[in-house]
Amino acid sequence: MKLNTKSRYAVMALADMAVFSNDKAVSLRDISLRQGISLLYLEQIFLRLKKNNIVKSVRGINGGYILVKSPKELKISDILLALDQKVKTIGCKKDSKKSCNGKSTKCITHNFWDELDIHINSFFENKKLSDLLKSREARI
Amino acid sequence: MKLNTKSRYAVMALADMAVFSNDKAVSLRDISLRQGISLLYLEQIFLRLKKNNIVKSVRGINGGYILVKSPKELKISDILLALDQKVKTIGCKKDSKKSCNGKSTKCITHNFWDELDIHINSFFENKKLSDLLKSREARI
DNA sequence: AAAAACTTGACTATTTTAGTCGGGTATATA
DNA sequence: TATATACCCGACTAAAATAGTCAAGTTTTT
Ligand code: FES
Ligand code: FES
Repeated sequence: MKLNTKSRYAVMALADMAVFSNDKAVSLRDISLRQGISLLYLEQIFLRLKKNNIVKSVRGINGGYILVKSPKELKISDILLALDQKVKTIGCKKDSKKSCNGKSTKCITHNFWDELDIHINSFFENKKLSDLLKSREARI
Repeated sequence: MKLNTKSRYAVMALADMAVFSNDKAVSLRDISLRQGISLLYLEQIFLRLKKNNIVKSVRGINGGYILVKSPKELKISDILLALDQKVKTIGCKKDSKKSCNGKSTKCITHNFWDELDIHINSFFENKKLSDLLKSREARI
């Protein structure tokens, strides 16, 4: 049970931006070098972050990406949402009339997974990008 | 981000046992019919539950499986552990000297994923099999 | 003896994941 | 205005994980 690398790298890259941008655009090349993430992969990730209005882009020389919100305001859940990384530990389709095993009623465990989803999502809802940086500073 | 079906079915099957066993062994065939899970698949799952001492088996006619602990004492985390379904949202190897991207220091996000793991695991640690049944009863 | 039910390892099709490739377009600066 | 830098975007693929099956047993009760 883990998040996919796209989501993990997205969080990592945005944290990198929060640390190293000095109100300037941060290029993917720099992020790639600092964080050791493939440039081509980052491009794919930032495409989606842009579409979901997490970052905006500046083209051309000295271009790069800029955080739309400040790290203090950017929720981790927003980032995951941008990458379709839904937390859905439940087995059945949420809207479907059918349960996870094809029956018409919800299975014994349904409510339990539902609670788990809420538990995890509230963690992501309550964490801001800036929270990641704090513990970083504490370690230095 | 979801658990694999083995884990989900394991929880479901054990909850089924808790409901339908009357201090008798419950056969996989019955669980299969009630919960709509493939019998062959259940066999594979119960093999591991048995190895990890979650259930014990009774062979022969009228045989089946019996919960080793009472539902009140059986933690969900025990079940997941039996199926190797570790919650490890972190990218790097826990013991390894290297970070998730091959550097020698932990990446910016490491502590964050660590917190998340703790958050999720404590949920599973604190939930007992009997807790699943409660909400079931409430619905009836 | 026969049937019910557990035992076990191997095997496979499908899906998901992680990541690459190729060919763009925009813009700052020399 | 040439050119290098950096974003843009769809398509593609290799590898890994997953879900589930199969075959060939053994044990125990009736
Ligand atoms: S998880 Fe929703 S019906 Fe089983
Ligand atoms: S998650 Fe551990 S070093 Fe990145």
